[in-house]
Amino acid sequence: MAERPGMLDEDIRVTTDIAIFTILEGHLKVLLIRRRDTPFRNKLALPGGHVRRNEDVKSAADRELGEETNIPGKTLILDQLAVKSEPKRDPRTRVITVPFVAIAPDVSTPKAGSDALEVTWVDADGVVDGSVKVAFDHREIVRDAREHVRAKLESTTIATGFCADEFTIGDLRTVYETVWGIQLDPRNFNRKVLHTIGFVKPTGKQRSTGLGRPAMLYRAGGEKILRPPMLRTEESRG
Amino acid sequence: MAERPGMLDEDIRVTTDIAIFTILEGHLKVLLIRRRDTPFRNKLALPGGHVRRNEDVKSAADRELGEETNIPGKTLILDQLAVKSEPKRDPRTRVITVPFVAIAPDVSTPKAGSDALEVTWVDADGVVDGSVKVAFDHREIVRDAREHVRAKLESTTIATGFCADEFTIGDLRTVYETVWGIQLDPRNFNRKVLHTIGFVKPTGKQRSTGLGRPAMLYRAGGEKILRPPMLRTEESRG
DNA sequence: AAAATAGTGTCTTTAAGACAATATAAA
DNA sequence: TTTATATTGTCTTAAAGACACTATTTT
Repeated sequence: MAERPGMLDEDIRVTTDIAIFTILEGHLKVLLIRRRDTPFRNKLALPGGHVRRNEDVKSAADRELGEETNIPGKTLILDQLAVKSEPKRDPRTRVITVPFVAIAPDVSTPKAGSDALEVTWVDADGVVDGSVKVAFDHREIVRDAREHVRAKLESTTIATGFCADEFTIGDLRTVYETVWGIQLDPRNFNRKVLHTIGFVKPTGKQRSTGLGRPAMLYRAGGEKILRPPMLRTEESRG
Repeated sequence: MAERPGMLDEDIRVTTDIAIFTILEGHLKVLLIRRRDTPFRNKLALPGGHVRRNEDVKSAADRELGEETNIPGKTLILDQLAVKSEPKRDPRTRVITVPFVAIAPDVSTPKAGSDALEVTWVDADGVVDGSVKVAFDHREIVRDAREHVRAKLESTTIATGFCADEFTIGDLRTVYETVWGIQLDPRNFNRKVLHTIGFVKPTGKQRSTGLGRPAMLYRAGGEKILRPPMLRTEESRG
């Protein structure tokens, strides 16, 4: 049943939504915007928008990232998740969305772009457990995206993507602890990171927090795959 | 630029394609159909078709599976892959496709359905290396799907999905060897499978091949996740 | 007995788990 | 010297890698 004249039965609107995570104040945060347009006007939602006829979905995600959020620094789009396609997920017309996951280092706060009234970092757990209401089925997308990031920490070195250009092993451990929601043994964690070639490389420099022994600073080490993987314990699994 | 009157700029056709794998004659095979419709009429392609306005993409994939292939027995749709969305991937109009991966036990040959002239199992490596030509960007989809299955053998127990209802440890090892393209040590493989609770469960029965000691028969053991994972060696990685 | 296939056992090596002690800075 | 944080070390345990031998069937 076409809803507009000339529209074929199979024609569908395609959007892309981006779940951008960072670590702020010891919590995993996801970037949400306050929608300027209907439906769900003034409601919180993931940044995103329509895929145009002359661009692929990845290009659309990149474009929306800039238009709506003015994300500062290096934001790393990781992967595409399973599309959301339930026929009534948009109350007005048939829309399928292609979700992406991205991670950003803990830097400054992004500014609202042209299509958004406001841009904020929101506690990801709050979105998943429902205490923060979001538009459409974006709660499910955030849940899928969070689980995707959790799983990727096991088998890849993307945890460095949450860190600034230079970071300590303690910073990196905090990423794992925050995303997985568990505590890790600092001794075993150091051994794992430093014995995995390509995970990090030393800078020679060190960083003083004012008190205590200064920590050595490292950079991301080029290797993308973590082998053998760093496995979560049973309690930290979804 | 709308191509039909009343069509909005953002309206896009959405299809789904299914890469169904099985193991036949010692090779990883993918199910292809010979297309009845244009474009690429009479060419080999993955089974698939348009997503209708009242169904989600998974339902569309299930429906197409029946319409085009009459797949016998239990075919297990595993996962959705990253969509293909390059604007010119379909020569006529804008089409985004949502690919799925499925595995089927080595059983009988499927029959062609209403939308296909022919249905055949084709060597997956031949499709990926280009010696078998396929329509659209289906070569890339088969490549992605094959890598997805290879990776899933590491961390899940889906290898049993390639086997008949009852199978031997040797059958299961052949699945790993065929999909990964390497040889595995039978002793270490047996130890891994039998020491992983929930991977397989014994039936008590045994199967005689006519010559040699009969092999014990097992069934899939309920557990879906393989922990710790069975990791590929470096040579068998994509 | 010979041939063919299935299944089991041991030693080594790697890496994670579970622990406490030492090092380096500022106050 | 006290306090705070970073870093290193050892013993144990789990599991994979690399091997050869025994078991059960048919011919």
